[in-house]
Amino acid sequence: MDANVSEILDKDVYWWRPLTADEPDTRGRILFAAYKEIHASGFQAASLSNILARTGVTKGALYHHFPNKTELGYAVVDEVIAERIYLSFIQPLQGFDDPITGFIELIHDAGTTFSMTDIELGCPLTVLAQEMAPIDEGFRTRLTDIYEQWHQSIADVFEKASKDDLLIDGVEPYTLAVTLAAIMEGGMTTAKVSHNLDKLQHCARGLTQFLQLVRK
Amino acid sequence: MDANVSEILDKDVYWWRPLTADEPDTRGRILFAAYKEIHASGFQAASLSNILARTGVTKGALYHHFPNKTELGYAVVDEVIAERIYLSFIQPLQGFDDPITGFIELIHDAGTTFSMTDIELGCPLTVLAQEMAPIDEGFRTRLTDIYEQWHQSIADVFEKASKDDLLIDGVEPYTLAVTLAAIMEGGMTTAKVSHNLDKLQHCARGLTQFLQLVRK
DNA sequence: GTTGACATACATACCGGTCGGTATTATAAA
DNA sequence: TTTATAATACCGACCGGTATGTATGTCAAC
Repeated sequence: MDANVSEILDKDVYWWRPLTADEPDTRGRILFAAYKEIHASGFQAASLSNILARTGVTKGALYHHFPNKTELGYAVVDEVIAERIYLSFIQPLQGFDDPITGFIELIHDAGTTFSMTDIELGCPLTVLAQEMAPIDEGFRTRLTDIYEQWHQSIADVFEKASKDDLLIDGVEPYTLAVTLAAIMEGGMTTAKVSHNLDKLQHCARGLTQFLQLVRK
Repeated sequence: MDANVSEILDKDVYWWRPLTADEPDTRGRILFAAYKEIHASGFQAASLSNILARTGVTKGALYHHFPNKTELGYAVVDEVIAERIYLSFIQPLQGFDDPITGFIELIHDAGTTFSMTDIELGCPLTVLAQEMAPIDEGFRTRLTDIYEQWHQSIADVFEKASKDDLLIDGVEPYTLAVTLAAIMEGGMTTAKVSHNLDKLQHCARGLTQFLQLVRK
């Protein structure tokens, strides 16, 4: 166990979009290292000692900036994960002229830019949701908010499509949005566990087909 | 943290299908308690002391039946989780006369029998996949096998539907299967984190709509 | 000279795992 | 049928290691 996790963590080509090399200030460095550790090992198994060793920051500095491990975790969700989800999945949705084609392209782009490391670590939102939702309300509510934002912004896109009369009858934008998000999330999980990019591509194809079928 | 997990664990109406009250032999009791603990807390955070306290079994007995914690975890996957997935999601697929209607009914049935506890703990397969896939090959391969069985058995159903000329052109059974499984899995995750059954029902509706659109 | 930003040493609790010992059951020779 | 032996099932105190968290000290800057 724990064999090559550290190798993975030391790579900088990391998830969806490349990360800015290194935050200058101590707090930022802690936050970023904590994000990497949590993404790879989960929150509970994330070791503060590992984070410190990796950053060169001392324990005193960490506890100067964060009152405890849990609050550090919350900060990672609020400041790192939320932003990445926004940049990768919410912001790109804005400004499609044809929403359906735009969404299909977005999925296709995402599918081609994933590295194997991205696949193996999976979506950090899902990682934390699965681990922490049953045991910590602070995590749960934060993650729920991010999911809800994501769903709502996809729904907005198809709401517009519906008004432009691009969708067949009986298609509810919000229902469609939650379903599409579920395909992406489930596809990432399957690809992660099987170490198999094919699984994700099957999902991308299924999703594309679904979208083409709801187009009027 | 860790607030009401034990309350959840002590309930016996538990997941998809009710569990047989209690295994008579010690090994079975350990296995079952370990499954509950792992489902709620994940593998790494699952405490052997908790499992022992809950069962009344001693540490000596545990280490008589299992060489270490990891092997106990493997046994939980092989003997408990695999069987539950089979009984809940694979076996019911067999013997549909109309695969599409059958699948829709299966989803609907599942959606109505979920308890709130089921929702809050989510799919044990996903829990372990997210946590353990990056850090332990033993877990990863076992989970991959179960996923693959699931995908394949769904694919078989639609393969048959395809031969019976029930599907529109261009629908690949395996692609459809992986996509449907992803919707279910993603929907469970979203419902779990948001404590909201509605999310799952949106997915069920989206999935149903998808299936109706691929019907010839 | 007070405050913020660290550094270091230490405290405490819990973790998985070990090990010597015991109670019970199975086997089989006497 | 009794008795010797061996294997299985179980007990629980103990161990080393690691986890988060704390107490105290340093030192530069305003």
